[in-house]
Amino acid sequence: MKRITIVDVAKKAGVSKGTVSAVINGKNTVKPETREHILKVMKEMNFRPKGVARNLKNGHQDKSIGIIIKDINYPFYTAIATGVKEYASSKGYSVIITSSENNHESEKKFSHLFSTKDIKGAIIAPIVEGTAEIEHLFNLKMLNFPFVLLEDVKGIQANVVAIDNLKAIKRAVKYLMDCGHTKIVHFAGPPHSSHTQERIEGFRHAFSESTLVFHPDMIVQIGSDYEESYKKTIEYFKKLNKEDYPTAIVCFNDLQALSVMLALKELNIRVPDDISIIGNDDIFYAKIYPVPLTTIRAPQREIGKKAAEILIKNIESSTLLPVEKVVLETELVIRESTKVLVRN
Amino acid sequence: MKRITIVDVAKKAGVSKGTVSAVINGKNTVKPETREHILKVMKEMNFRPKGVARNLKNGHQDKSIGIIIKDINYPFYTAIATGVKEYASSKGYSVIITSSENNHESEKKFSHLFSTKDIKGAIIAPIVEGTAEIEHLFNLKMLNFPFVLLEDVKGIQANVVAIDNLKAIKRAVKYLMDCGHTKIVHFAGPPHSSHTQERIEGFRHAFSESTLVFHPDMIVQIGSDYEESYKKTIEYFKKLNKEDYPTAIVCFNDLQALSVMLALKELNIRVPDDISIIGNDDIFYAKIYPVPLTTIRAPQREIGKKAAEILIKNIESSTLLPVEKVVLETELVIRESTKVLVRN
DNA sequence: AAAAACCATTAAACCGTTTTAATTGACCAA
DNA sequence: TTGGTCAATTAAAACGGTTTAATGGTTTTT
Repeated sequence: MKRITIVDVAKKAGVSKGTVSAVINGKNTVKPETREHILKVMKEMNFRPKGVARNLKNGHQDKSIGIIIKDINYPFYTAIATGVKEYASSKGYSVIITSSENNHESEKKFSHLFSTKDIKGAIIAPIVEGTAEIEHLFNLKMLNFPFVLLEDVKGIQANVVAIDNLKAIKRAVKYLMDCGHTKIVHFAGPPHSSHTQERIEGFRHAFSESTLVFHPDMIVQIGSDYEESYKKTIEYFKKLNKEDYPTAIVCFNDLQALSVMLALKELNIRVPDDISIIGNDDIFYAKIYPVPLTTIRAPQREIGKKAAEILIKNIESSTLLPVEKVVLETELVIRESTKVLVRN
Repeated sequence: MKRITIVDVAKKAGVSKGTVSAVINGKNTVKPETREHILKVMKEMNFRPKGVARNLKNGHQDKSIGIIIKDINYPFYTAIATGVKEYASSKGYSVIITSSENNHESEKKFSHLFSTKDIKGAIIAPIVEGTAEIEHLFNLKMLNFPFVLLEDVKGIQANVVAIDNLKAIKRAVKYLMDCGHTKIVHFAGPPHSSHTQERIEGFRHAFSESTLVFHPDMIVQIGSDYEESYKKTIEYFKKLNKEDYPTAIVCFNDLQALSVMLALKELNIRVPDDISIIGNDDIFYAKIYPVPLTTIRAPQREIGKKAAEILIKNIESSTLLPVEKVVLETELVIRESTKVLVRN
């Protein structure tokens, strides 16, 4: 089961490994017939030259960075990746994308992969909470592997580019209050996500800074999976008397919001006439929706761009740079899923 | 500007490189104080051990495959990637994703990257047309690099997993004909895509197999970019008399269809009451749309899965396997954007 | 016919690490 | 004092290729 090397090929072909190497690299110094012969032997043995070994000697300086996102199917992350890509390309870097699917094992695997394959640095949407785990990810202290995080992990000494989730949701809630809504609820995300917690926090803060009073019932467990949030929304409203319906819902993210709107349609509840909906993220499909979604926009491309910028700066520096933490601003994008409540 | 190596560190720290290596790898054979000292020197010099070299010696057999898609923001491709991922994981492979953005240079860069970094094989949605270019991509004859294509390139001797685009569109058109539509048009994709051509072909075939007659005006240049197709759709209808409106549109893909539906709404044309719309691909968001889209479903996950299966089989085989070409079936998914035309 | 030039091939050095075997020095027991 | 252990370190081999300089055999030039 031993790997076939260039020596094996050389031996079988009755030539030196230098010659084999020459044909692999298309050098024109080798006689056509030996070339053909070697090619034949290579094919017979199904010889695949080992990339890292080739790489080592000639020191191919191909510049590339990696990014680990949580879900390749969520447009929010692919938009960030696009931002990374745009900036990185302009600096001559290729970017390779991996998706952890919220699985810490994958996260570990990929970070190991990166450091092992001469990827020059990485941008990570981290899953784990602990500082130690993250540092462990890149064997940080040992390898000096440059990376930047897309979420602030409490107490970590690392580069971070992120948005202020708490503030974002607070902004959304305040906008609804300004529109005259008083019966506002929050449809919360998946239980174990740090985003879910931050957004619940933001929701509460908004109330504590207003004259309205917060009640735990205002937080509804909905999740962000498409099927799940659809079902749970239906259930939620089925359990309620019409007069107890909220007049506005702050959603965990845009995908959930889309799903909720679909459920409301099924229930014959009109958006925004009966209920205002506000999303979060501003993914591409939020504006394509026939009732364009009011949402809190996270500057996805800019996040990617900024992260790439910091990363590449670190990669190219010959000295260890001080840690940077940047928080980008979110923006309320008012479209058609929310409306001012007229008192009667 | 020379790279800092372990020897430089060793020299500066006054130890042998073996010792430095030991601290990098967290061996417990090194005295705490030397360890600390070496760590300090490493930090000072900002030493980053070269991955490929580490890899070469200890021969880390981390199994990973790559995939090159055309557009990371189009859910069709990320769904394929998900299929790849699912199968690959089950076989212990990690998958890394890259996006060529329809740019041949990127495609070349990534394939080179893969073969150079000991990625074991690749799945590619190819941009280029020529057999030679594709073979060149992996220096095919030389490196025996295993790969599978997601589109059939005419005359190529390579593994392919794809769908029959022509047949798919034909199916769509026939369905509309069966529904009684006679004024059917095709909103074509971006001019230089091979998909665009295949789909136009399919549209014509459907006509040649029916009693209706094809006219070149039935092919409308719309493109697939969201903004562009929105605008062009509006223009198209503005130029037409109401009585000349088609009663059905076969769209290039679902994203275009979504965009078209949005434009129709703007124009106060109802879907499906005034015009039936049929998409292509069945991306995730097609069914979330309030008028769920009738479309030709390409089995995205299955495509990914099958491609991964063939790829891994080739990777793990010690002999060169014969080329496989598999064509997966598409399926008409009837939802609410099309309706039967009642004669009056 | 000898020298020069050329072609194809090979042997050896090299890339930057890890690993193994050998070495050194300190400590302890007899 | 001698020898044996043990802990810490080092020198050298190894990983699997590429590249360079040397080699030997032909052909061409003078």
